[in-house]
Amino acid sequence: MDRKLTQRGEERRGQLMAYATQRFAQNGFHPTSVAEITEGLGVGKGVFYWYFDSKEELLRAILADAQLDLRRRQRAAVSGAASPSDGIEAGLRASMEWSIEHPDYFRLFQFAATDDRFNGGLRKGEQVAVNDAAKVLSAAMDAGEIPDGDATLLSHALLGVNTHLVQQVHRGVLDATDDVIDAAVSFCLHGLLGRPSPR
Amino acid sequence: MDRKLTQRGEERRGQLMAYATQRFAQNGFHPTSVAEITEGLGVGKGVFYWYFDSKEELLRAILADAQLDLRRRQRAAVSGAASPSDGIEAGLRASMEWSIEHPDYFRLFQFAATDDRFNGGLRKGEQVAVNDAAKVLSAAMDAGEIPDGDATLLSHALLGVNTHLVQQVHRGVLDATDDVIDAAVSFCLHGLLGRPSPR
DNA sequence: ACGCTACTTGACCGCCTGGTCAAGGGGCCG
DNA sequence: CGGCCCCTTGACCAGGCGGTCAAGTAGCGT
Repeated sequence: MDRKLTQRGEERRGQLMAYATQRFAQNGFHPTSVAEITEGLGVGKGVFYWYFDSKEELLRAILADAQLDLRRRQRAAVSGAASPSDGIEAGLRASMEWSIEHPDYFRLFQFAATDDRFNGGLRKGEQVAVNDAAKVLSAAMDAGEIPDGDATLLSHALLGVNTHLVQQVHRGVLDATDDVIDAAVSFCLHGLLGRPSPR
Repeated sequence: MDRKLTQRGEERRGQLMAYATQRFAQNGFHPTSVAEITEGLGVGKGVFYWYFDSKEELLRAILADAQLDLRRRQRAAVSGAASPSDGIEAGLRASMEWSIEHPDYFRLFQFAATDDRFNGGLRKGEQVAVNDAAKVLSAAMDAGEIPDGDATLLSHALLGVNTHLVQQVHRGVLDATDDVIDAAVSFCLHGLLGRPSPR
């Protein structure tokens, strides 16, 4: 859907996305109906289809927005780092903090990863983030800060730690203290370090 | 549903579960209808409701079966290990191998984790596995094989690496070679080792 | 004040869903 | 051969779904 929107229109669109994000995250995408969204906002059903072609497109738009926001934060964190290994730590911290601050988006990412209808767009974004991380890792390897290895694979390992730990925080299994992030960072850095190379 | 089943009945039940596993994994749980399952098997719809109370219960049964199988494999692997740190490695390898061998189950786990209707049972099982792992980690800490730390948190970190890497394998991002498992094991062991304690 | 366009309404549609059930096999045991 | 119980059938149901649309409203530029 490509429509010229006034200020008011943009606001409505934002409302729909915000409310849907909440409902999708709490109830699940499939079980949440379009009627539920419009009724929750107290508007007619037609409003929804004025702004979005379908329920599917709405979720895609939400995911794209969220990914953009996350990537922005990651890049800002990494760009301010002094060395490659500082960049790794900064990126890791930034990702976890963002994910902890945005439980709904995080949940939606998790769901989207299980559904091929959304997986595509998601993976493209994830691939970009992983490539960013892999680049930093490669730089760290070149600088001799960490031993050589498959940078892509290692990036995924970092992402895995990050993701799973955040999930536990959202579930209440772990407390959302800085300790979790510190522990994750420490685990990851030492995992990357491997047998500390003779220096 | 608690019904006395003959041999033939058990077989049908198994067919339903096997076929549904496949469809749910490929198409998603919500988008797959009960009719699709029975038609795919060439049986009347009533058959389904003879063996299961609802679509939801079917998935729960599938998940429970899968979890049981995975846990069995993990425990067998860990019990054959010589030392705690060997146990960690063996458990890690066993989990990853199982997950790579059972893409459909793995996919279903991933989905179930995003839906509160199934999350409960899943988490109970995951909690058990994590507790098992944490116990091994604690033993390794007591034995001085790895530095002290939050065993539960670290178990989740291991699980995160495991899970995410397997996911990439299933997506075709990484090849299903032993290299992936080796790299994961190495990453995890060094992550646990942390600053190699003075010995 | 007019008109244009952005927006909103809610009844309506066809379809499909999960789930039910009366009726009818079919195999096994006595 | 008779009866029993496990299993199977598929038409049927109420309800909800995503999506449409003709009709109206409101605000802005002129």
